[in-house]
Amino acid sequence: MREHVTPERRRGTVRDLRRDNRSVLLWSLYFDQPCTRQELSRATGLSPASVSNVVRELIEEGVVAEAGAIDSDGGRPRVLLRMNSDYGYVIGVDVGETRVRVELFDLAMTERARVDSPLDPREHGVTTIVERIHEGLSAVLADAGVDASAVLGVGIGVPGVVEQGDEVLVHGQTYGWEAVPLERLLRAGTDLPLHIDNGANTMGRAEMWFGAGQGAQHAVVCLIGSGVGASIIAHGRTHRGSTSSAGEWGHTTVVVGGRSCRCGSTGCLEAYVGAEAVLDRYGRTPGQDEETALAALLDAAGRGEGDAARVLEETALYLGVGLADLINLFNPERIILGGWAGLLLGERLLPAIRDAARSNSLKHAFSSTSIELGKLGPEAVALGAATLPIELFLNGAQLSVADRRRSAG
Amino acid sequence: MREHVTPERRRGTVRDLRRDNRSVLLWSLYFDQPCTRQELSRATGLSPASVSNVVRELIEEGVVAEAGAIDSDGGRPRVLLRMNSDYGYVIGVDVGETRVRVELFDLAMTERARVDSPLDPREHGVTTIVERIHEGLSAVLADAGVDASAVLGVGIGVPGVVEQGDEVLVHGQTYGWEAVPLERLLRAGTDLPLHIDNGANTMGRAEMWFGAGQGAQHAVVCLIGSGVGASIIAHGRTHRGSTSSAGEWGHTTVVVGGRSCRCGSTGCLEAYVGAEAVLDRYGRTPGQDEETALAALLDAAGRGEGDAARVLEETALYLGVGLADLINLFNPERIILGGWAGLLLGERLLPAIRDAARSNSLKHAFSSTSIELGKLGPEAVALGAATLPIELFLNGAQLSVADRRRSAG
DNA sequence: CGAGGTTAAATCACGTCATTAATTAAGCCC
DNA sequence: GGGCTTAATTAATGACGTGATTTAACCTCG
Repeated sequence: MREHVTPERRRGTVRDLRRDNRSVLLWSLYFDQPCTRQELSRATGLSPASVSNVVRELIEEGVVAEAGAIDSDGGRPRVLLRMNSDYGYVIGVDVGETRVRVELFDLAMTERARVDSPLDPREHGVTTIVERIHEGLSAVLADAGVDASAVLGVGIGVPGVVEQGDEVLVHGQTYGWEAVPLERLLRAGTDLPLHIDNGANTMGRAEMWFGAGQGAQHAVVCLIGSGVGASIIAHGRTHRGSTSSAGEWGHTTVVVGGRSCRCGSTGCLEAYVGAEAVLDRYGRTPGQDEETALAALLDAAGRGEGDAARVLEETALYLGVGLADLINLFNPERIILGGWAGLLLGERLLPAIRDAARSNSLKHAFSSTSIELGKLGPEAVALGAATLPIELFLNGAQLSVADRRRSAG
Repeated sequence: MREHVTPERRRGTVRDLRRDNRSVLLWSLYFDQPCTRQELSRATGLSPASVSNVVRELIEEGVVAEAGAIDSDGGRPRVLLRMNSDYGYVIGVDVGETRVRVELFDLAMTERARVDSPLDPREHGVTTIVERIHEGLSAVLADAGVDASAVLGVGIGVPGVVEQGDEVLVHGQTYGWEAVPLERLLRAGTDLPLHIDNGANTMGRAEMWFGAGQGAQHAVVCLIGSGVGASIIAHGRTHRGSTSSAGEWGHTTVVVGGRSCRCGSTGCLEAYVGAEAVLDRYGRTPGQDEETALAALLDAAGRGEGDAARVLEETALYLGVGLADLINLFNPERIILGGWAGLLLGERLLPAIRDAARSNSLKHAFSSTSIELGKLGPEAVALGAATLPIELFLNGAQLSVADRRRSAG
C-alpha cells in the first residue's frame, strides 16, 4: 500500500455504514444497559426507525434481548433491552511471572470459570507456557460447560513487546523470549481466535473499561511491580506505536549516568522506583518475597525505623518525576497508578507523589490532570485481555457465534 | 455529551458516506497529481462510476481541473486531473520570537506573497502581535491580488500551549501570555477563518506533509532552539492530549535535581540541550546572538579549541537520552530533528546523538526507528500552519470558496 | 367492556449512496 | 469508414437512514 502523508483513509460503502451504525448502538447498549429504544435513539443519534431496524436484527441474532418493560404515562410501555450475556463467551489469559491465569467470562464480563497454573519463576520456556495456556483453555471451557464454538475469542496478556505483523511475535526480555511466534504455537493446539497483547496494555484496558480510567479519552495507566511500564491511551485507544513497543516508561532516563538497570542501561526510572530496585536500596530479609518485603518497608516507615522513610521519600520523588514526564509529554486528563507495587506505594505516598509531579510539571499541564490509584488489582490483566475480542465483536468484526458456526459448518 | 469508555463514535448517514469518499479521493489527488480517473479508482478503491461522479462534481465546483491527456494503447485517451491551485488560497502565520511572518499560498502550496514584521524580542504584548498579524493578512492579500473571500482559512503558529475549548486560549509562558483569547482578539479585525496551533506542532505538520516525515504514521518532530519541544504524531495525526499541551519534551527530566531550567524546575532536558543552556555552559562573546554563538562553538570544536568538543559531546549525550525516552515511550518509526539549533547540532553530531539514543533505548524499539534531520528550516512554521485549513478543506468541512461566498452573500 | 387518548414501536415511501452492467466516447489501425 | 481497444459515462440495482404514516400497547372514562 502506498504511503500516507496523514491518517490512512479508505473508501466506504453503505454496508460499512450499517455496520458502523450498528456498532455505535452496540457500544452504547453494552455500557449502559438496560435501556429503551428511545434512549438508544437519543444516545446514538440514530432515528427511531433505524434503531428499531437494527435492534430487530440484533434480537433475531440473539445478541440483544428484551428485559422487561417500563409503563408509559398512558401510552405504549417502553421495552427494556439488554445484551444477551449468554450470546457468547470470551476468555482472558494472563501470563504472569509466577502463574498462568485463564478466565472465562460471559458477555456481561461475569466470570464463569477460572484456572490458575503455577509457574516456577526460573522456568519460562515457551513450550511450558504454551502448554499451560492450552490446558487452561480446555479447563475453563469444561468447568463452564461452554462449547468452543460459543467463544468469541481469547485475549492473552503477555510480558514484553508484542509485534503485530504478518505474524505475531513476542519479545519478552524478562522471559528470555526473542521473536517468539506465540500465536502460531498456540494455534497448533486450539482453533479459538487469539488476540495477544502486552500485559501492561491489557491491564490498562481493564482500568479504562471497568476501573479508574472510565470516561477518560486521554490517560496513562502506570504499572509498578518488579518492573515498571505504562499503557498510553489517546482518544480512548491504546497507543502502540509503529511496532507495538510503546509504553516503556520504566526505561526512560531520570538520571543520566545514574543507577544500573536490569535492562542494561543506566539511570532508568525502573532502577529508582521498581519494587526490586527500592528493596535493593533498603535491604530486605533473605528469602522474603518482594510483596512482603515492600509491605514491611512501608510498615517500618510508619514506625520510623531506620532509613525506611527516607527511601520512600526518595521513591515518591522519582515516581513523581516519572509521572511529570508523562504529564508534560502526553497531557493526559488522568494518570492511573497501578501494579501491585504501585498500589502499595500509592496508598501511603500519593500526596508526596503528587507533590513531586507538580514540582516537575508545567503548571498548566499539571492543572488539567488527576493522579489516582487504580481500582483493579493485578489480576485484572486477564479481564483486560478479555476485552480484546469484545471490542472486535462490538465493532462488528466477523466474530459472531453465528459467523463462527457458519465457518465451522 | 455522555462519557465514552473507548473512542467516541457517532452515527453516519449516506451523506457522510459521500463526503468521506470524496475526501478519500481529494487526499489521494492532492498528494499524487496529476493522475487519471483510473489511477484514482485504484488508489482509493472507489468504483470507476463513483470516481466519475465525484470528479464531475469537483470539476463543476472548480476544485479539480483537467490537465491534458495521455494516449491509450488504441483506446480512449486518459485524461489527467489536477487540483486547481487557484481554487482557493490559504495563509500561514508564524509568530516567532523576533518577527511575525505571514505567507499566502495557493492550493499547491506555492507561495504567492510573504510579509515579515520584525519584533523587539522584549516586546511581545498581545496587542502588538494582533496588530502585526492583521497588518500581515492585509498585506499578503494585497500583494497577491487575492480577495478575502477566496481564502479558505488562516493557520497560525504561536509559542506555548493552545487550548482548544469553547474559546481558543493561548498560554505562552515565554511571552508572558496567560490564557490569551487570541482568536477572539484576531476576529475583531478579520472575518477570515482562523486556526491556531502551537508552533512546534505546525512545524511538525510541515515536516510530515512536505519534509522528512513524509510517509510515516508514527513520528516525533523534535525542535531545538533556545527552547526545546516536540510534535508527536500518532496514526498520522498530531497528538495533543486533553488540553492541547502535549509535546513538552524539553521539560521532561533527565537529571533529577539537576540544572535549573528557565521554566522554574530542575533537571529538564532543555537545561541541557537548549541552545541557551549549551551556550551558557560554554560561554559566549557578549552581544553575540545565539545562532552565531552556537555556530562559533561548533567551529571551535572542529579546531579542537578549549572545552568546545567536550561540551558538544555532553550535549549529544543528553540529546540522545532525550530521544531514547521518546523511542521507549512512543515507539515512533521516525524521529526528525529540527529547529534552528537542532539542525546545526545535528549536522555535526548526528552519529553521536544516535549512539547515545541507542545506548539508552531498548534494543527492539531502537531497531525500528530512524533518526533524521528535518528537511525544512525554521521558516516552515508558517507553511505548516497553512496546512491546517487545507486539511479541513480536503476533509470536506464546509470550507469551500463557494460555501464562504454563499455565507457572505 | 369498548371507545378515545396517549405514547412506543414498526412499517412504508422516499431520497441518497456506491456498484455492476450496459452504453457511449475517443482514439488508432487497417 | 468500419472494427477494435480502452476510457468514461449512464442506467439499473440494492443498500442505507429518515420522515411520515400506521400499528401496537397500554390507561382512563363513561
